[in-house]
Amino acid sequence: MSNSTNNPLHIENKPLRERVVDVLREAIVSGEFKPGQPLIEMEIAAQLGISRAPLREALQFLSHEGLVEVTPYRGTVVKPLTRTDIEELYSLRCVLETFALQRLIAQNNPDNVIKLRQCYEDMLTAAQEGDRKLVNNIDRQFHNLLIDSSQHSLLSTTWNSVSLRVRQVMTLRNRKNRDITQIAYNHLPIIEAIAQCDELLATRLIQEHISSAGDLIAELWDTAPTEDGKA
Amino acid sequence: MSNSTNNPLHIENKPLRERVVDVLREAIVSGEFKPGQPLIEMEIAAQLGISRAPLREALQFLSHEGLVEVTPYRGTVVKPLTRTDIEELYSLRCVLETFALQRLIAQNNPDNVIKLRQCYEDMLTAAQEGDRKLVNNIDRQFHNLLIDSSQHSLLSTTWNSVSLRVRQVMTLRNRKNRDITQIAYNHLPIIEAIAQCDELLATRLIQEHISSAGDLIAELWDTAPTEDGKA
DNA sequence: CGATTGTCAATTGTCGACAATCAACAAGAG
DNA sequence: CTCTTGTTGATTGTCGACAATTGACAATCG
Repeated sequence: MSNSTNNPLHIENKPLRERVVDVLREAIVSGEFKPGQPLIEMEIAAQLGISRAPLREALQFLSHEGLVEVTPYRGTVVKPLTRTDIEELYSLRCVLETFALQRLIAQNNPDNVIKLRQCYEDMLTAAQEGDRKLVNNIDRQFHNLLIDSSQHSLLSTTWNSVSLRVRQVMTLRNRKNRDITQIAYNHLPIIEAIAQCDELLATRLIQEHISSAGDLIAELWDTAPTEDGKA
Repeated sequence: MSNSTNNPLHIENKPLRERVVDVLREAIVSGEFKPGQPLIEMEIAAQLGISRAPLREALQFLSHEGLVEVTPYRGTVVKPLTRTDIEELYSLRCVLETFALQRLIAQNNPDNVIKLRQCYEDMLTAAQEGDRKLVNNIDRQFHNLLIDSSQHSLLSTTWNSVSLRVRQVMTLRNRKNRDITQIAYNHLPIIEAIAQCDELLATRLIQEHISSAGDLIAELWDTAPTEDGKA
């Protein structure tokens, strides 16, 4: 998750396809492109002012992140999100985070706990200020930190695909009525369990933390897929 | 992995890029293309008698399966395999299979056990006939069956990337001196544990099964990366 | 009227040519 | 001699044009 360089006067020279990936990915996870929506190559290429070649390469890329679905000769659509998808997403997420947690605890590195605590403080502050969007961002940071700290690049890669779609789900179903302060509070016991190297407790907590969130979303998915209902 | 259709007189009409993916993937996991080897687009395109466009799309695809590494403006290489990579590969594999096993047992579907048993019988027969290659194939089938039976398409997708690279590792390091009959035998206790819905035993067994294999390979990796030593 | 077959427009797939980029090497200044 | 600064050749990135495929609809036949 620590991308790019820290040098401020370094100009990026990514190939077009990568910038296209970034743009489209953002459009999808932010809900601007809705699940099921067809992505017509000529249309999008024209919109972006580029040719179809780099766009197609970008679509290949996104299809492997699970964000779009490419059907030969038929076209590309933003991958539909069924209830089963969400259940699978959250259950796999749970497995991956549990694994990360176990490695984290095995490391027993105090720096990890410090960083997590800092993350928690930031989240709490944002929650108390009522900044829902910021809380969500920091929540993502928290879980990314968990994964990255586990020092497992293959896990990080795998996590990336999963978390992107989780983010998509959360955006489409942003329940504005939840108590964000409570959300922040929920993270503290996990950190404490890590600090005390209590693996059993930590894994139990994280599994509850994630499963409950997943179940909550999955339960209601088919009844009211999007917040505003527009396709 | 039950792909394609069962209709015998159905002719496939995959786009070129997909056939290219199949060819290159096979070349990589079979060890024909060695880790670190550069894949020069013009060269390969000419070799396959196609243009670069579908080849490039295929390379994008493979890069997400973790089989090649694309560096912008620098080119594509078969992804190098370090010892750390192998450790990560096997540790994640372990996590994924454990998860599959838990779901499998939760299902408690006798069909699964029947299929696994059949797989075991085939493996044993092949082992007794000394057909090492067939044993390896059936071993792969066994683990794929484990994953597929768990009814979790996201897990299957994730597994696919991991198992491909595992296969690559095993090909590059095919220890001809192991007792293949013993390899077959090792699978039986796992099946029995599943049949008896003993989750704890089953997970312990599969974790031993995989970790030991992984450690064995990782330990010696840097000292003698390939079987014949040629780059 | 129902089923089959032909046609067409929309879209994706593939290609060859040209532009942009990079690493390595050569040339020159200090 | 060493460091910097062109130059160059190989390779990847991008483009516009053309070919192939699909699904839907129209035409035809029984």
